[in-house]
Amino acid sequence: MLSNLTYTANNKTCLKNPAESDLGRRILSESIHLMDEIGLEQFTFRKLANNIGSTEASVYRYFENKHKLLLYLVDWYWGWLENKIMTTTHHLSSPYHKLDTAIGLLASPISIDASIAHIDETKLYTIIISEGPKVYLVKGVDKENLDGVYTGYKGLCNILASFMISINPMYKYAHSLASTIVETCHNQVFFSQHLPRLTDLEQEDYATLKDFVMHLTSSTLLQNKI
Amino acid sequence: MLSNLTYTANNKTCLKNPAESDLGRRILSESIHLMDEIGLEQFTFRKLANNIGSTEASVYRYFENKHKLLLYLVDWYWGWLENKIMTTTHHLSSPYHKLDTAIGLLASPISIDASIAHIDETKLYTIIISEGPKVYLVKGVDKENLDGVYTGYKGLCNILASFMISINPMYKYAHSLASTIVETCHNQVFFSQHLPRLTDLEQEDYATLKDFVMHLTSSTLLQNKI
Amino acid sequence: MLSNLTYTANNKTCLKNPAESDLGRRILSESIHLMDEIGLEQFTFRKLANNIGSTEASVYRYFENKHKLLLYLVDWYWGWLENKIMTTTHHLSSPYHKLDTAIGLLASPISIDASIAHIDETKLYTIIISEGPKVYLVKGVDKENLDGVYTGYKGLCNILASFMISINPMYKYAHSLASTIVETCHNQVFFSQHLPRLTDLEQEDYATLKDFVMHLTSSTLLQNKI
Amino acid sequence: MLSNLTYTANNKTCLKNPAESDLGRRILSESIHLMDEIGLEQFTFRKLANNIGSTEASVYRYFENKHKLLLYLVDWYWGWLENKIMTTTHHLSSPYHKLDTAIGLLASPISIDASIAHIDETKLYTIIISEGPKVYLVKGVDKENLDGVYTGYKGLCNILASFMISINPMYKYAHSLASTIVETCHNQVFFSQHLPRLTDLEQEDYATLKDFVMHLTSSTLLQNKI
DNA sequence: GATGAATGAGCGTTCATTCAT
DNA sequence: AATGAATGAACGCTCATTCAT
Repeated sequence: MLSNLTYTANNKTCLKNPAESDLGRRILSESIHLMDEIGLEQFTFRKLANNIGSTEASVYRYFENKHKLLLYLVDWYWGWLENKIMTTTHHLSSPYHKLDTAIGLLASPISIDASIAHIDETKLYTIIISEGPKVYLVKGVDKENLDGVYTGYKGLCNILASFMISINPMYKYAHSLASTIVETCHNQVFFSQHLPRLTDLEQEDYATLKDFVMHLTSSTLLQNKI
Repeated sequence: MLSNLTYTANNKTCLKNPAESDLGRRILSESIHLMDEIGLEQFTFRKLANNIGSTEASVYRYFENKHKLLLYLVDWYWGWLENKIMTTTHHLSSPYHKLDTAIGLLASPISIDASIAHIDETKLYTIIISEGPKVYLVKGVDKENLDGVYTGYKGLCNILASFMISINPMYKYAHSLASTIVETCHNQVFFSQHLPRLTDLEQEDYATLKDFVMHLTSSTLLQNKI
Repeated sequence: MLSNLTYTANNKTCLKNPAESDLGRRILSESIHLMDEIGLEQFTFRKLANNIGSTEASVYRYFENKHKLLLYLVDWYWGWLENKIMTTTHHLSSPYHKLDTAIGLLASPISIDASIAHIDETKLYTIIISEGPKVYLVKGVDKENLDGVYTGYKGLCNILASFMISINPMYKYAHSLASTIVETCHNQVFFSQHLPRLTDLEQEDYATLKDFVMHLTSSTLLQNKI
Repeated sequence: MLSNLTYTANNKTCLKNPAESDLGRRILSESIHLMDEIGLEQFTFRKLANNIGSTEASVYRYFENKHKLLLYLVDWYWGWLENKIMTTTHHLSSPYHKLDTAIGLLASPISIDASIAHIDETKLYTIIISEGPKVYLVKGVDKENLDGVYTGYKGLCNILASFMISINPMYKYAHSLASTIVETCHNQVFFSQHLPRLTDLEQEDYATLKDFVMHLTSSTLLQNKI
């Protein structure tokens, strides 16, 4: 599905589009595999290069550093999600159903129809959950924000917020609620897998996760209406 | 206020209680200063030791590594917060008021009465917000969880959840909601400071932040009652 | 002034004459600019190629490495100087005046009549002074000497020595004195700019520099005569 | 001769005095050997560390980088030479004889009485000649000058200049002449070894070198007197 | 208990260079 | 002839850690 690749075209996270060359695609594919396996902290360009039978120097032609590579992956997710939400909700008339659909997408692994040969969707979802917040919880966040690397996240939140405002035009915190549900979906998946005492959800029970988040969202929006 | 130090006594995050020696207190004090200044990624025991006029070897007598040191600081926060919530809500009869009070504490910098000479509360709150999630978003989370290093967080959530259940005994997701509001409070502060398009809140407007989170929480709990 | 280019035609310092192509001239021009700006140590073909919007591979078609490129520039200077001395002193009958003229040329920036579009004479003189000795103060000096890359310097010294011998046929160290005054001119300019305690000369006071060197030279030659 | 070590005590070229520890002395000793063998450009801390059976990290405790290490060696030479000149000329009444003695020291390898176990004087003299100018022919010269790393050279020139002024108080360029003869001594040795066409001196004929330089110096000083 | 010295390991980066187009 | 992609090799440096005092 080549169209997916356009999500990240011309972005600031890479020096050279990895989707456009064989080596680039191997870098993406193995990055996802390796980062999922050992985590961002232990992930290095050396290990990555070794695993794909290439060299660090070659990886550096695509990405400035591992932080930018993670940003590329997370940005790909934001782009995919926004696109998916748009196409999936396009035909729906009710903003409530649109929001419901969007939360359903947020609260479950990247669906299989996003299939691209070099991207393992399940592992990417794990990375989004475990490493995602690290793309902005860094000292360079303000500088990177100016470079526009978080526009994907903002776009995603804007869409969610627009649905919320359609449901309740009086609600004042639509953007905060939008970012909250994005983070909450990911966080609760993590907690259910690793720190179950911080959640009531069972591992991989995405239906219940959606129920929790959807209830939270609709209660907040509707309560306010009154 | 020496009693505060008991929050972290005998925990698994340090090899030797830093609160009990002069060097230990200098380590804590400078850690907070330095981590706030340069961020966890750039923070090293070498820089820390240099700044306090000591050596890496000496720091290693207190903490195994920088991750454990961060855990100590975050755990101190969890302990302080739990303690603060308990003492502040003790005299309140209404669980709604208790929850309201707790969220007020979560959604603002560590109050000045927590004052301990070697801890800069404002900087510590910044660290909790910017580096906090990194204590569990690591590959070793399951192993560390077995060591009981996250009991502070769990205790905090349990208290919040108990308030929620008092308000609405039928609500099924009290723990998830509890961890959600903890994370949301911190996240929204970060967004208001660095990524304003992801929030509707103004920087340092803790009253509105509390309003947002409290509304979210109460809507969710009460809606469900019906 | 194309005739100038013949100084370096067919020499051993380049693989392909850079003066004969547009890219080659851009390489020369930017080399001078960049080497003057960042110094030989920090100068790389990558930076050079980036600055002229070309690639390292292209630069390699002209020069084997940065040392050879420096040698080309220095050799150009030696050639230009020899040529300049010859044409300027041609009509003079007194060897003393010839030497005086030659030292005047050595002890001042490359004159403007050497003007070639792609060569910034002021910057090149700075390079000669700051980086010049590095062309021979290397382990490969003996090997490179066999390749004849220093013939320009030798030719220059021979001319100076011939003037000296005309002045005083009994003087035994004409070649040593010749190379000494070449090095001294450059060295004293450097010291006047960067280490003033090692000289009595003021920065950019080329007249006094010439006075110092000319006095040194004539004293040495004439004293010996007696 | 431990007193020699005081030449470099408390200087800015090293992080930790290498003369005071066994490892430090091995670093000095092997640095001289290796730099003489392969030249400054090929010299790396890795090769040095390998040769002494230690690690780069250990070398970095003594010297910031190879440039600083070279500076240490050159500075040691300047200090030794100044000291040697002072003690050797102390009893002489004639400034002419003092200058003659000083030039004799400049124009020959470091004498054996400077013997320190970890310093090979012959190789160090070769390094001074071949690599010496590189300590100041760098972009950072002005910054380093402010740090006082060239005071040794200035002190040496001051002494030579003071002798010159005693000989001829009217001579205006004593400092320039002093730095010229220092550089010339070294340069002519290099030329005699590697580029004989630039000199009239035979390799290792230090007596003739001294004759050339002494004649140059005295002619210049005395001519001016008249 | 705290320190100073030393080290093993490996990271991030860059360089010079080659090859295919 | 000039370029773009890729690579092998090594550099400079820092980190976490250990050991002896």
